[in-house]
Amino acid sequence: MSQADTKQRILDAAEHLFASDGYHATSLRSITTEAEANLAAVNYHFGSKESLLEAIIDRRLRPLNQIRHSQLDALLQKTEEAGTLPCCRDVLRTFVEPTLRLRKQGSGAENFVALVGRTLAEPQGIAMSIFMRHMEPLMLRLFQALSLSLPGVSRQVLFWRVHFVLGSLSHVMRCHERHSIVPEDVSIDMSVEEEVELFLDFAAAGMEGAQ
Amino acid sequence: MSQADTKQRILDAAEHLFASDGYHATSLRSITTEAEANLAAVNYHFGSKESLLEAIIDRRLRPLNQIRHSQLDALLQKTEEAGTLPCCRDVLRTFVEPTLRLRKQGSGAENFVALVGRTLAEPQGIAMSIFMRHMEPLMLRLFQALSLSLPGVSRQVLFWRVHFVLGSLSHVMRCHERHSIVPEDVSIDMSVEEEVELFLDFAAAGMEGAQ
DNA sequence: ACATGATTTAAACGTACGTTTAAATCATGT
DNA sequence: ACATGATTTAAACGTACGTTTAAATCATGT
Repeated sequence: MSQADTKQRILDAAEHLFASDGYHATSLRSITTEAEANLAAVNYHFGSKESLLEAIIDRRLRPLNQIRHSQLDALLQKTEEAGTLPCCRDVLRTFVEPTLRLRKQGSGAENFVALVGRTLAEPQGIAMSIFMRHMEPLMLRLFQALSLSLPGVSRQVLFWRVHFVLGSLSHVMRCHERHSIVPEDVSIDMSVEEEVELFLDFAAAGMEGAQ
Repeated sequence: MSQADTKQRILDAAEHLFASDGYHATSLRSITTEAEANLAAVNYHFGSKESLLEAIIDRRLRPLNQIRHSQLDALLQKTEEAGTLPCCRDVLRTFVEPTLRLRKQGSGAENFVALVGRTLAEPQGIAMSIFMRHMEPLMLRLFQALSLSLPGVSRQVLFWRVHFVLGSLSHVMRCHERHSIVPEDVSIDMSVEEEVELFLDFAAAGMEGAQ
């Protein structure tokens, strides 16, 4: 082996193991074994286990959030030109669709999506703070856009409903196939579009709330 | 010290630390220090760290699920006598309300609720399998009751929406006050009833879906 | 072909962990 | 008061961890 792509192999292996076992339960030895690299390679290339996690999150979350930002830009520009308000479902789609689409791009991306879903659920640790640094500006824009699209919903209620939706989404992200109780007549396989619209049927109705 | 309530003090301390730091990131030494007990006490009273986690989950989840079962019993009996179908919101309430009420019973219960919320998000580990043993029968009943209350929704769609709701709930359970981004004009303090109805406005609308 | 810096390797570092041991101490019933 | 079992204590066990070291090997430009 001994090629210069050791860094990538370590990123892939760590992404996989962090996603399926969690950050703390994954050892550098298991990572370097899976990556077919020497134990010292992690500290040589990344400095520490913590910085490795940061590099993993950076690698995929940066481009993912760029897509989300630009889709939100496009939606807001379109509605502004038309002189209308964006609809809640469309705003949510700019956030949800890129995430669920990423998952279909390969098993590495699939692992990352599960890892992020898990990170959202973890206690205030290193992963959460790295993640929040990326998400905070986008979250504020999402909140503002949703506020625009639902003028009848108070900021207080909107805030909570956004959190409910994020909870649903993170749950979907981390549970892509390991449901312990799946009725035999329920199929798991769906296209990205089906998955997105199935989620948006639920989330948009929930955001709009009880009549 | 050296009283017979060492077992309870260890349960309380472990509940607290597992909830805020996670199972793997919490050491027996930190638990016994907080519980003002000797390090060996955990293995003496519980056998292992894993069995300690099991005891923590058992202590609170068993009575909680008994309440949920009996509330669902009461609802189904009432609607059957009236010859009507249970409404989705009421079915969800039997599941959600006891959980959110438990949280207001004290800081120990609050820790437990956060711990369960986190457990739902963890990878297939020891915590998840302990948890599922308790939850599986209740989940099946919940699914059946929701299916009754929403005859217009296919089993396939219903299955996913139940998961979306559980994702929201687990998110609420673990995020009771540590939101990193809370707008200054949004208040966090609510009564149990307000919290429950706020959640049900969202969840019931989402379950019923887009019109 | 050779020098130079980047990378890999094997071994060891100190530390923290869950668990076990055996003696000391306590609580309890008579 | 004493015996007996339950509980606590301090110390040590072996193991796994993240990190560091120094030598070996590789890739690159001239």
